[in-house]
Amino acid sequence: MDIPAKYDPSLTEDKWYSYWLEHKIFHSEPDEREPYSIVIPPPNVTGVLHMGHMMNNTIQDVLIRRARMLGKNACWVPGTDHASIATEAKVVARLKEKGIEKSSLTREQFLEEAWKWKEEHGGIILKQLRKLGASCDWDRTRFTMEPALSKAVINTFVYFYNKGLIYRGVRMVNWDPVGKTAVSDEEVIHKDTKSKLYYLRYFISEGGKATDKYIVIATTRPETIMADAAVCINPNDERYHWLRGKKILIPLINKEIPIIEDDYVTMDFGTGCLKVTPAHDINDYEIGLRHKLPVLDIIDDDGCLNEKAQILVGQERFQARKNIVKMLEDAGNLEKTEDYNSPVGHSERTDAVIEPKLSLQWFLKMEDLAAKALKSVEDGKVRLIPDRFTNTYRHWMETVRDWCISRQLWWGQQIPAYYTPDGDCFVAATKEEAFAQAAAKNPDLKIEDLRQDEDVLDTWFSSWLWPISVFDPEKPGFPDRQPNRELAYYFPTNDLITAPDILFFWVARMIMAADEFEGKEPFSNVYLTGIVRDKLGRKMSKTLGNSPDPLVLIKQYGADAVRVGMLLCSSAGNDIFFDESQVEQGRNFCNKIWNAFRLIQGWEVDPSATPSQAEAKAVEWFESLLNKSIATIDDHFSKFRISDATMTIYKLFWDEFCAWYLEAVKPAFGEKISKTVFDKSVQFFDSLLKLLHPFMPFITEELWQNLSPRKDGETIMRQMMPKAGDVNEKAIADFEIARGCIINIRNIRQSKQISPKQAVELFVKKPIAETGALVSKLANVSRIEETESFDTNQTGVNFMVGTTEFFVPVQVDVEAEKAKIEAEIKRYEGFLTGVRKKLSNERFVSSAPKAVVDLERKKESDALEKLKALDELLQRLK
RNA sequence: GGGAGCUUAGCUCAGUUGGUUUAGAGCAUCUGCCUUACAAGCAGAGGGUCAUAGGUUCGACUCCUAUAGCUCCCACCA
Repeated sequence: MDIPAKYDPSLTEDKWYSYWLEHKIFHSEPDEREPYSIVIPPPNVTGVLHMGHMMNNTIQDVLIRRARMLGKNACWVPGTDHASIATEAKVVARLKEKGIEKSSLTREQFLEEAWKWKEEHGGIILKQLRKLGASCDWDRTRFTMEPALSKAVINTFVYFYNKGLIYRGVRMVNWDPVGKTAVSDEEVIHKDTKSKLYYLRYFISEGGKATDKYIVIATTRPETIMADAAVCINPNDERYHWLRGKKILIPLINKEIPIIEDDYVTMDFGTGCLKVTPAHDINDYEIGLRHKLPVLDIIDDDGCLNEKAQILVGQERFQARKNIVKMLEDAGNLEKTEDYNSPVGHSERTDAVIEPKLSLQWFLKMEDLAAKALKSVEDGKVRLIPDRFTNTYRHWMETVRDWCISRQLWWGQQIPAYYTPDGDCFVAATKEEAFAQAAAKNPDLKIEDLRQDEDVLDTWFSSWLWPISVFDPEKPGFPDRQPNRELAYYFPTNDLITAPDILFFWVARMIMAADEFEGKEPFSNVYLTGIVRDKLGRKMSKTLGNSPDPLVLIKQYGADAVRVGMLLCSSAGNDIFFDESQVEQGRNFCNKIWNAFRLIQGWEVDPSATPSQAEAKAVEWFESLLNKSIATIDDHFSKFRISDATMTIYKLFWDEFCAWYLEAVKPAFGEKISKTVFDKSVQFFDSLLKLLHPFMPFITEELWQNLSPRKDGETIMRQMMPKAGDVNEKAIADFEIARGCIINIRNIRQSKQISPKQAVELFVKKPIAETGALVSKLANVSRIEETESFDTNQTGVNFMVGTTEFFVPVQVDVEAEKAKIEAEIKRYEGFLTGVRKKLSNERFVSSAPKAVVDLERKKESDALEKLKALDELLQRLK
């Protein structure tokens, strides 16, 4: 059979993915096996696949495929998130392209457009995941705004409202003037921004008229002075005691405001005087509350000044700032300006500068929920990987403020609060239920009189239910209701793989919701991936558009190559600097596997031949090495060291299986292989394919299908992962000796010297007899003779290549060699005293885990053995 | 301003409660090879005072202290 020398992914990937779908290999439903479930972090419904998704979903797929092959009932639930603000912004932008303003549409018309957009673009990302080989159970695909899940959200709202945890209140919120919505504290990104500190003169008033006395106040926001309600000084600041009881005039508009005193003001910052603008600064708002100051809001929802400002009406806030500085300067109120760096809040979604704004919003009380969610992590019921995130997590949970859950958008679940014309508010899952409540209070009311709250809920208010609602959408909001079969079986899920930047947005809140409704943690392990960055160190993201198109990469190198490339360079929590050479490495690896297969399948079998001594030795060795590696891989997985697991199998296949095992058993040109060795080789290759499969699903399926005859519907995905068997350490050690000999002979052939120590260890001390056959085969040497004794003149190794006899002299500087060995002996003796000291410590022996103590004991005996060997060597040299 | 983390070969990173590593891997580099599985390959080689300075120890990449640089998170100083 002719197989091309290069692996071509385009011939295998679509074929096998269709095959898996056709045979419903991804399908999952509860049965008697042990469940293993993962819910996908739902990507934005209108998003496209970027490198972060690749990373994330590759890891999930590795875990789920592995679990499946370990015999578990593996269930990976896919889906998308409606991402209210991001999606709404996209829809608004698209309408704008068509010349339609959002404000000209009704809510219903807008939503129709949005759904249309969702139908067109939604789910593209899920299709892209198939190219990657993601083995999601597509039958379970969910969308956070599908009717059932929306209902879960509404029920949850009603539940928390009835529990008294949801309230409506006027609060200073983070207002996004571009998105025209409030955003939560977590959605505000503080960036250091260059701005100016303006020093303004406020004149003292006497009967409403300006005197010539003034004070200087520093501000970064001169456009808000019209909303000033007071000027505040520190009560201990003697410089300003003369101001007590005086009134002051706001520049330009000459409005009289009082002087107040509050500890909040820092005496040594700025001028020690603070203008208090309750409507436009969160701290000022709090000072205002303390001193009962009036609140004057001069900035509208779109960030423009309104008529209450009296001047600059209608101007955009930054334009107004520019203009008012000029006006203040002309009026003689501007003393000086200084450059100033200050953190300015920006909206995560629109990047607009956040405007602190007073508004009526819905909040969820967080204190108790956060305390419980913190406990879950601190008690280890939810393990964060890497665990250093626990600190960050704790800090956030301890300082969390109430969650502003309302958004002034249309795309999302509309808040189920209904108002009567009198302003009474009733919260219920449906309008009818709300009406029933309202009618009980006011019998004259008609259902048409009820008006539903215009706002929708924060997206995270739906995604925090995700691990529950994907299985049983009826459940959220009803802690006492029996879970359905799916939820009872697959919940709690096992592992969650996500990026650290949504640890608080999402992970923490899922823990809260699960605790509230299920009384359990929603998952046991949270693997936090690194953030994929470009070469400039920038985060790869959809908004920046600096991500290479993963689909192009897949097309160019193959999905398996891309997966391996990502996995090799990723360790939990560390940022990943993406480089295409890693993908190239993955592709080369595919080719290596492909060619190993070509070799094996090209062998001709001789059923009557018996394995040579060299072959037998190689088989014995590789069997043990394989078992040992399986144990190593299992260990790496148990610690979520995915890249180490990948590297282990990579090296096992390439460096050991291909470079040594296959070379050792490969028949000479024109010769046949014994059946025993052939069968063993096929068996090894089969095991290796299974071990590789979670990482490289396509090529392994292709080769596995061709390795032996398979029935239709059979798949490597359903095979059992090889288990770690017995390890014959001696076989491994023997092979190492042979390997050392071979490498040295190769070196000698390149007329290079080997070191005396190597000569001593490899040719003299060790028993060549056992591995001689291997050495002569792999080094193509017919005879090796060792030299027993050392003297400074005649020491070396005899060996034959073909008919030529070589004698390689090994110059031994006995004194230097002795000194080296003695130094080593000294080191071991020190080591031994240390270990013995430890072992004689009662407390250590009784308190440390048994395995640790055993390890110390082993160290002791090993060191003793080594010392004995060194001593022997030393004697020999003498 | 507070907190967390990082600093090991040209690059990306391991280094598992201090000892069998006088420092490891992959990639990249250099040298020699188109040897009938694979040049997307094979055989070799070079390359690090483990950020810096002290300390603890028989022994420190590993623990402690200080310093420098970087990253992230949190934060209301106008």
